[in-house]
Amino acid sequence: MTSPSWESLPDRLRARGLRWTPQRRVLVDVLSSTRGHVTGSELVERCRAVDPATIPSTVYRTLDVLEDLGVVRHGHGPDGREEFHVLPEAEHGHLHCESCGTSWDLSLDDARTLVRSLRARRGFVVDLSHVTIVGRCAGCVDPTPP
Amino acid sequence: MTSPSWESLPDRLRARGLRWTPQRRVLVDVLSSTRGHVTGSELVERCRAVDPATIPSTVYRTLDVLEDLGVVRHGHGPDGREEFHVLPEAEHGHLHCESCGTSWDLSLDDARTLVRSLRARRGFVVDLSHVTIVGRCAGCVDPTPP
DNA sequence: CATGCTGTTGCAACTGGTCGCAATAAGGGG
DNA sequence: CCCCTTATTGCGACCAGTTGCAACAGCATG
Repeated sequence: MTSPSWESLPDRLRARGLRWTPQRRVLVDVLSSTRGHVTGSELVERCRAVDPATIPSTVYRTLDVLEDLGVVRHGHGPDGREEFHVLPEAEHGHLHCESCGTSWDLSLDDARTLVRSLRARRGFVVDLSHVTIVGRCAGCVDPTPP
Repeated sequence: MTSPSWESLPDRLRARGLRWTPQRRVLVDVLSSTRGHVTGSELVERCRAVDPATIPSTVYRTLDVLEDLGVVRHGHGPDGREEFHVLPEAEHGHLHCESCGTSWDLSLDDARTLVRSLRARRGFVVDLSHVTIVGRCAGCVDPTPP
């Protein structure tokens, strides 16, 4: 259940001249029991539940470090707020209906044609996990009455 | 140069029971001389240049109203900050390189396959102007030395 | 032109997140 | 096991944007 990379994290940090601190341990504990996506402030809250002395800026800075290490990835929800994915996880983006507010995962498969055509036409490599596509879902576009 | 809808705005507001106020006139003046995209805070600044008494919340609330009227549209930049497009304008999204920070327009044509496949497979209608695709541009993926 | 309904403003407090800086502490070397 | 370098923390200020509320002011009506 736990990704094998959690145990090696302290060493991976040290190998880069970075440090393993109690504050980082708290955040990593929280992340290791997280599935799917969380917002930054949710992570701050969960860390505070473990250690009430948790400071937000420390959490955000640690998240930056963990992103460098490839442990998490961040994107932005439809309202522009930060969303974090814990890796490894199938890379995917999000589909958000601006009418009813529901969200769905957007698999690499769904986005394949976009990813391919941008690579072919512009040499641009899409970071799908950073993407939220906004629009209106089937139910909201065509509200067939019951 | 000026979109014909600007003059009719006061009446369009009144027709909905809304009001035409000095504060709204300032923002609309600013918008009418804006091309491309602007962030919310840029608009606040430009309004303040016209009327130093401008209050941010008034600007943001007016932008909401104008979005309802279809005069502007908002999306989020790669950092999650708000970006406004003044309409009418070809609907387009944005492509942002997370490595060098450059942005490009993403035309409806570029995104055609994505838009089509989401509509076909899920009935989801994409609001392209809300979308910023993040990744790495050709130059950053393959830094061919000179 | 005076009246009143209600949309709008200004303000202040608050949320999510970032930044600079002085003090602290991790952890490699002697 | 202590020392020293320097990464990291805590803190306070700040930026972008939102929200609740009392006071204000469009504008339709009479």
